[in-house]
Amino acid sequence: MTAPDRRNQILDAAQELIQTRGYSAMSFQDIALKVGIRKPSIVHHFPSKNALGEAVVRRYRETFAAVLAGVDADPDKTVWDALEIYFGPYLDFAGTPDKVCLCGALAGEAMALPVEMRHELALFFEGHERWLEGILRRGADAGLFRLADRPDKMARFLFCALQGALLAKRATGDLQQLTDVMDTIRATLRPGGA
Amino acid sequence: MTAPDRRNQILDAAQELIQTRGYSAMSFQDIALKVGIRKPSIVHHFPSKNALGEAVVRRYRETFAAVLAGVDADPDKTVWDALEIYFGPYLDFAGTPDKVCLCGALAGEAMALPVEMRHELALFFEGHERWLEGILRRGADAGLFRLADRPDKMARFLFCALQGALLAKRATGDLQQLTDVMDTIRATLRPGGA
DNA sequence: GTCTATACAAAGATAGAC
DNA sequence: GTCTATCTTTGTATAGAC
Repeated sequence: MTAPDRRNQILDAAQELIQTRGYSAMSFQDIALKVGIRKPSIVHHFPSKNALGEAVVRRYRETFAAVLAGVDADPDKTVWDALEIYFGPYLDFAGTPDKVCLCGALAGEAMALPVEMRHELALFFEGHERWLEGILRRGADAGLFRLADRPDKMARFLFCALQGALLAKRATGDLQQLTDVMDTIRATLRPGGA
Repeated sequence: MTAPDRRNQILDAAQELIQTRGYSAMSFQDIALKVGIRKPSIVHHFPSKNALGEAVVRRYRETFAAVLAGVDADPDKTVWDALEIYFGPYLDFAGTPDKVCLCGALAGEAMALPVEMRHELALFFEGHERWLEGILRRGADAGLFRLADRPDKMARFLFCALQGALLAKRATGDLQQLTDVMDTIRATLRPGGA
């Protein structure tokens, strides 16, 4: 809801570049070109590349968290609805030829990141797994999901599979890498299933 | 089985650096330091960074493929044995504080890689999924595995979950990110399961 | 096969004018 | 808030001696 001011334009450009090329391969020059300004103008908004990187991941994490909290708060949404909503961003990224989840991209180069970014990254992973765990638990209690293992472990399983699938989709160029995994997740959770 | 000659020392150093920091953040200087030589000596063995990167991924892929083919060829190995053998390298990497699968790391920065590396990457993903599919099919036919979906789709699901879990393990520092996923895979495949 | 020396480009960052 | 100009470091790569 923030206005498309310069600061957010820079964050948008940086996020897209990380999602496509990764953090190490992203430069101020690339961002400046995308936004239509010069390199030093970026430094005015973010004192260093590390500070910019941290801001990008934090914004991404918080935006995502707000959406998931909204799903939790909506009594009209079933656990199956929640699952499909959660699939949404993955499908959106997979709709492009070159994007993956910001944090999926960053996870591959974690040791090259400043500690602040690593911290944000860990919070993202843990937050998503905890949210999924809640959905799975609710679904199992209501008899809408059949779980082969504890909700927390199933949540890890599904989350890791989705992140991996998005990376596999881009690496192979095959959209089914993602949609197949989503199908299988549905089949695995369906109570009447095999 | 090749002798630890200079060429392989360079490949080893490059592979470890990619597994920890990623391709973009790896430099000839880092490799030279690890091997104990100077930068230009690397260029003598590999004419460019791209050529070195391609050689690293190809060697990794072929070495892995040979191991998996060996498992297939061994009549004493049950499908459950095969699965545990497949888990081995993931557990080895997760035993270090900073390593992930070479191709899991590269997948995050795919668009920053030369096309030859991207091609090798795709072959790696497809090869592993096809191998897993074979194991799952055999296991299902023998009544040793219970599959919630088609073998090819289940193979994708499990492979992506393992790659994602290794990335999650390093990002959070929590070894259970990987071991939980392996547990859940076993639980999901067990015929008597829930 | 390895070295010193160097070329050349691009990176992150700073100073100071406007 | 954005710019020009510049600094410093680091990157890949090349030339040529040993």
